[in-house]
Amino acid sequence: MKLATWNVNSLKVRLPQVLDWVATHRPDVLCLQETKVEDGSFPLEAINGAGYQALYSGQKTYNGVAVLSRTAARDPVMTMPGLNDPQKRILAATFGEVRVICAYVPNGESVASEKYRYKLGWLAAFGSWLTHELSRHPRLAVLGDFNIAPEARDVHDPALWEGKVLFSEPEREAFCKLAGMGLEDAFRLFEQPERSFTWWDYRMQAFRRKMGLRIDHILLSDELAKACTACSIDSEPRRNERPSDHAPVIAELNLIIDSGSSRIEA
DNA sequence: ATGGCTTGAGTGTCAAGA
Repeated sequence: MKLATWNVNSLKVRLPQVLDWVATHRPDVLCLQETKVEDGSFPLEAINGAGYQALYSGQKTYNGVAVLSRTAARDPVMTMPGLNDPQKRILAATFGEVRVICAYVPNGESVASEKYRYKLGWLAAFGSWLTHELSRHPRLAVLGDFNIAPEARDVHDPALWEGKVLFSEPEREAFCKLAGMGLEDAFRLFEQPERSFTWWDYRMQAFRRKMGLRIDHILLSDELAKACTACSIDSEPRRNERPSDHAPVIAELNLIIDSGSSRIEA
């Protein structure tokens, strides 16, 4: 089973790249963030044409999440309990025996801003919800744009970013708490190249200069982490014309998925 | 230098992203 996440920064603009990417990589499940498209305008036909089904929860201009999959989803949920949030940032669904949560964590703007307070409150509700989901689903995968770089090695210039939004202590602590409750950062289960990032600013030729952050993540419950055989960042799409500023992250699980069930191979 | 791109809204120019 191959799981992936990609903040596409407008599905309308990036649709050809997404179709190309799924044709090449054939993920079983692809979580998308920042689709920026209302549900009535979602490009379902093109995605069906590529052999994928889709769940989506979008809004005009901002935010918006979607989950593309090769098999049918069960029990979709588009809202987080305990948080009355008009922003479309969450989509959960079950594939085989794996519960998948697609998340677009708020950006936070700057640590002094009201948006930062919203981000921390959102993360607190997210943590409570994931605790509950873990108790119901031992096979849980949480994928998305977390807008948090967990460690210094996830930041191109830690001294420059220290205390700033995306790398502030309260945000990193919120991320750490998720690991503490039994969710593992799939990327760090394996040896990885130095300067591995998932986002590079559009400005100042940041990608070419390797000035990035690792803020898109795949978290796996212990049971899924044991079945995980690889996790990587695909920075190829960042070289495209009109790229998203984020790169996809991919996790491979030693798990067979079909429409009714999934099992971990011996 | 709170700049530097990109997107969506809407058709001039701003909010928001990270």
